[in-house]
Amino acid sequence: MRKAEDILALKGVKPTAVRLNLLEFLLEQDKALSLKEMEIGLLHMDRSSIFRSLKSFEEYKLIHSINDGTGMTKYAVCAEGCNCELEDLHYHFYCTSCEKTFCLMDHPIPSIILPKNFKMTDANMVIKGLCDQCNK
Amino acid sequence: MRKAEDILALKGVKPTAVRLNLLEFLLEQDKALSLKEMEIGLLHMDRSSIFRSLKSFEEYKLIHSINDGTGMTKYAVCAEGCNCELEDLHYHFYCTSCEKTFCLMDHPIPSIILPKNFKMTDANMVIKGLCDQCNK
DNA sequence: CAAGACAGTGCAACTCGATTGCAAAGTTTA
DNA sequence: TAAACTTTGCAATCGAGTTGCACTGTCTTG
Repeated sequence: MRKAEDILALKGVKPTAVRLNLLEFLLEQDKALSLKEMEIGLLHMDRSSIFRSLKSFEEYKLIHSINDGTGMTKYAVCAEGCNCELEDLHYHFYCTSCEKTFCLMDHPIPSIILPKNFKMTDANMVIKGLCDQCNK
Repeated sequence: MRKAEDILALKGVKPTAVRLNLLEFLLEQDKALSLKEMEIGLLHMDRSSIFRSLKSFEEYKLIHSINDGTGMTKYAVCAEGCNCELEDLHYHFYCTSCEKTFCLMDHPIPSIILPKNFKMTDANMVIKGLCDQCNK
């Protein structure tokens, strides 16, 4: 497991107490979390402090946000070596049963054919269905 | 151009004045619209009436909704023959310059390889970038 | 080390898209 | 036609996201 402190140092983000706690919490997860879930998981921490830390993390490309259609933005720590470029894009999977949102890091996005002269700079790809734990 | 009346009849939705006006308006568009844009385009019509008509339309599979990451759900009329099944899924394109959201009907989603035992039932795929009009 | 400058935090308030309660109006049914 | 049901319009509410502001902690510079 990568250490929060190292990641902050690597990305050039000042390691405050809030940021360290938040990033450590995010690193423990096996799914993407909403702001509300972080509030609940980090009881002593203020919502807007979490929110602003998330914005910083996003700006410095430590985490990426996912719009999974639930109405709540989810956040997940970027994989090692990710620079949030086009080639780092990956599918996300939202399980409609357990309501977890996962990064499908090992299943890259096939090349997408666009209409003539359209240019892709970003994408939000969410597949919905049942995850392996719920599809039984 | 398909007629609103015919579509409502085909899908078994009672053709009220609000629904006819709304569907006609949607059929004129070359992009997916937000609730707010419909309110502006249909000045005399109440927001919650539009909202509830959209919900009915979605339920009866006349239209589909798109979560393009702008924070406003967009709606577009389904193509002829669409049953909102997996095979009717398509990419959407959000142009960050003109802020239009398009259905890419002619560019089908390639088959997506999922982790073992994951089952796909739906998807929200949004590509962001510049459309042909803005990419000059 | 001290003073000022700056960044980060916590609280409360606010924004805005989405949604709902309710009564009036319209439509269908018996 | 009257009762039952559906649709509509208005106003109120909800909730995620965001921001203003004062306080605190940290850094910089003399």
